[in-house]
Amino acid sequence: MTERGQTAKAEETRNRILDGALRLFRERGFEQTTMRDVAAEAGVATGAAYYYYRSKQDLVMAFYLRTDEQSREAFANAIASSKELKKRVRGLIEVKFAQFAEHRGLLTALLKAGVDPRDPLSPFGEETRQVREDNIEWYARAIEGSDVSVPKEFAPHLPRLLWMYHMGLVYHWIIDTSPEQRRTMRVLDATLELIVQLLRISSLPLMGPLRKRALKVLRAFEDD
Amino acid sequence: MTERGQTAKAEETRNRILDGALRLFRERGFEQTTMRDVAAEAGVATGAAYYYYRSKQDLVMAFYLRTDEQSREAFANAIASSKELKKRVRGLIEVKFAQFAEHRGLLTALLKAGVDPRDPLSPFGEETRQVREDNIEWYARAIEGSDVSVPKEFAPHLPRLLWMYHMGLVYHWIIDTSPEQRRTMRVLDATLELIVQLLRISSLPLMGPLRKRALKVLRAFEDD
DNA sequence: GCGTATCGTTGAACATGTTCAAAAAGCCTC
DNA sequence: GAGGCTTTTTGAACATGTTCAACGATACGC
Repeated sequence: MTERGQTAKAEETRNRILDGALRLFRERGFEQTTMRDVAAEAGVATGAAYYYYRSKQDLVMAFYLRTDEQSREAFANAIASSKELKKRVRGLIEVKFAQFAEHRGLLTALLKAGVDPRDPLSPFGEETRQVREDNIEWYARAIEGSDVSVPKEFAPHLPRLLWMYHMGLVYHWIIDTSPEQRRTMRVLDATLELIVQLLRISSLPLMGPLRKRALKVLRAFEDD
Repeated sequence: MTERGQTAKAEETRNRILDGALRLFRERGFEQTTMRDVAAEAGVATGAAYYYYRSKQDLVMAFYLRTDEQSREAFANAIASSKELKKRVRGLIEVKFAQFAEHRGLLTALLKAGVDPRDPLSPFGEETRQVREDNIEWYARAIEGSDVSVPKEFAPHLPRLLWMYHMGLVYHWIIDTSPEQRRTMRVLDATLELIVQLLRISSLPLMGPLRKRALKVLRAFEDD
């Protein structure tokens, strides 16, 4: 688990800082917590926090990465639990929600940094490529052997599309102020039905022209 | 034009601050420009900038609102120029792009604040309701009397949907690093074709179930 | 064990967005 | 034009994310 040549003690300090930070974030909120608080909570000097984390948001990113790592099993279960694509995707997304439930508001901090594509923490940037591709892989697995057959031309795009869809839902969930985020759940159900329905009918011969246009959209996104 | 009981001189100072700020933002970028710079450029003390603008991002918002006001005519022209929905929507979006061309990067500052729904500058918040509804109105006008007929159930939703679509494109345009934002233009063309095609076939009887599911999605977004 | 390079830690200094109490300038009434 | 109210302006103070030079500890080659 130790990444570079750092000692076990350092690794422990790193974790202590993160854990303390998360507690403070949860108790008072991200903005209300100062980096001096974070350092004090971990019993180190202010500068130490910056030795281990590049920025305040980087703490959130570390939290994100940690939970992501811890959820492999839950992801696998979500996929193993059913052959229905709808249920699988729903499962994957619900795992994400469950993980972040305690820190729902915290992710806005990541988003704020993330909308700027120059920011290293952007979900579309180079630095997050690995997590992103890993996550997309889960959607590939969800599709594989599921109850919907995907037109050949779409197959290479669908996992990434579902990942984008999931990102959109997570954003909706974060800003959802309805009680218990019911609205997000409603949207999740309704959109999943629509998506699966679209996939189902997309193979019909009648849908040829539509398929062609949809593919054109997908290709337009590719770099040239 | 003067909004409250302020003098013409104050109004002029307000504009001088904004104009100077925009020049600095354009020349050095948003982050590289300090509020002290902005104030100095306008020949006032630092605090004065905060008398007229709530925050640094508020300057960008003022710029946004200003260009939005100035573009009514261009919007009207875009709609008058054709009966084709595709061309009209394209026209509306191109007006936006043209307005912001000089300050493309600047809008990321607004987005950063905007992803947080608690922020007053959020495009989905209460404070921006007026501009938002005004903008949505333009899409309503674009649909009215155009070459596509919209199923009755969708009619009340479509303007807002197109506005959301336009927001997505603007975001894509902002972060688009391809030369001259060609990729955005490709995506714009391809998605517009798809949208219009979808609208065209949505009236077919065969599409009944799909229409129903799409409507369910729209309703899921509504508050209960 | 000793010297040295790397790792870890410190806390003050810095940069900059923002606030605020106080003063100045306008304006209005008498 | 004196007094008082509102608007505008000021610049220092504040808060806080971040940097940095210096110092201490640790491991490693010899």
